[in-house]
Amino acid sequence: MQRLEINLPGPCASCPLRSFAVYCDDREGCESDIEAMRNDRRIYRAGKIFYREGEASDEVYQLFNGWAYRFKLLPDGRRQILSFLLPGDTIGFELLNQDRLPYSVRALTPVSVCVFNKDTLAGHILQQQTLIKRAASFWSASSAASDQRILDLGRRSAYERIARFIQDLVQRLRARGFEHGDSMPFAPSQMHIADALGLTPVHVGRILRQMRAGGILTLKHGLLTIHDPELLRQI
Amino acid sequence: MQRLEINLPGPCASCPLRSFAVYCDDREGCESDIEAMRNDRRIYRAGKIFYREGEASDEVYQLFNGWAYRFKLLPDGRRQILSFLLPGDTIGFELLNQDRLPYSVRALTPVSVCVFNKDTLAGHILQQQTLIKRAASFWSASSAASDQRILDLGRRSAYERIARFIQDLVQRLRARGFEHGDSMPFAPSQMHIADALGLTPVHVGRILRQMRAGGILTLKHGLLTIHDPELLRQI
DNA sequence: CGACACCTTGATAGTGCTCAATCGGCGTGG
DNA sequence: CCACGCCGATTGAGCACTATCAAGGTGTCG
Repeated sequence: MQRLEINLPGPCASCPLRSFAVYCDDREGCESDIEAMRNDRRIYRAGKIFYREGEASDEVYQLFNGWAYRFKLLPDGRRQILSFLLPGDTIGFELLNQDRLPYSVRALTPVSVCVFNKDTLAGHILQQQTLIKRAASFWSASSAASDQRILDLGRRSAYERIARFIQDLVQRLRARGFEHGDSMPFAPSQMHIADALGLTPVHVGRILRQMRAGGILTLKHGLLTIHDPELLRQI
Repeated sequence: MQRLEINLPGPCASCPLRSFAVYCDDREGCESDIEAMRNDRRIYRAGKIFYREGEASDEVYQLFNGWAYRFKLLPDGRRQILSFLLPGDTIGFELLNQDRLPYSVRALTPVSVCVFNKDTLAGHILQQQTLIKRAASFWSASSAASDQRILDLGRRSAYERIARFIQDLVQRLRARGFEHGDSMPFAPSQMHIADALGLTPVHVGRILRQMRAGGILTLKHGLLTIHDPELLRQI
């Protein structure tokens, strides 16, 4: 059987595309790993639903390209986006211990993903102390991110939330090398930002206009440009 | 060395006090385990700070008696309570993989806790598949709880939040056998509820009055009484 | 009895929502 | 190549939910 490895949050320094899943016969060269991984790669269009809250699935994914998001729906249609997933992020990792996911996942843009069988992956991870520890770090990190979002939603103004939200994504995008100058691709629409931060799209639009007017940042046509990182940090 | 075990969320059916940490030489009788555990028990007054966000600690606790809460503070004094901890809950479990905790923990009432050394505990857990799996379930569960809270804060009204908040605690209190008739002890003040749900104490008070007027529940002097569980569930 | 913490109530203000109309970009199909 | 339709962004007016400020009440504990 092939060696199969999944990168929880720690980046794989030797990979050209950092922090990616690798699916390989040997540990040595990450490039060949990525090549091998291609066997299990799939491409989906924007809007593809990976999981529906409460439904069972055997597959765990890792995002190779594009954006996705985890979300929950209320019976009356209200939506809360829990987090955005970027290339390198694992999708549905909780399936390793449970049959059902407590959230849904959807592609925000066209995406390509690597697919893993959850049982194979679980068996593999449980056999290696290193992987177990990385899994534990992964849990801690995602838990910490959720708690951070709780703080944002509970105790910060709309203005502060948006500033922090953008900063957070900027950091993650930068870590993946998506930054060109002071600009980077930014897929979420105002509606998505609103659903992530507990606001309405209209209000998000107004605040974004404020920030643009204040010379802080510009967000247009899927491109985010930071004009004044210092001002943004101060909020 | 003694056998040392910590119950992640699953209750230990044979224990008189369910879902408690056990610290024992043998697996058989849970009662003697609890007796043995007493060696490592400590009592603290309300307000005791177990962790301060960002500070290191070697100790992991499990709550034996009383209430505690996890929270975060903003520089300007705003506070967000992340979750409440009840008897049987583990405090600071993330310390098994990291040196610092991303939140603070404080006792809400007088409490008694069992103390574990994080390294001893980590070594012990990593050696047993069963414990690893239970730890994984624990992460998933707490992550799911955080996501649920994000949904509440982002997309539900104050009225809905409070109803859900109380229902959640009722369920947990009931699972631990704290229910007497339709009443149970309820330590959080309106201020704590407010800080947990991103509201002000004044507004929490008004909504609680509404609920009392509607014949749904009464919350007074640390005692919660549910008059109409069905109405509460419908919200 | 006083101090203190917590709850209650009232009046007022503000943040963010709702509703509605307009505009622009982009993909589709004729 | 242009018309159409759709989705997302923008703007305005008005309102609702929740916050803020302030005062008074009640219980508990030393």
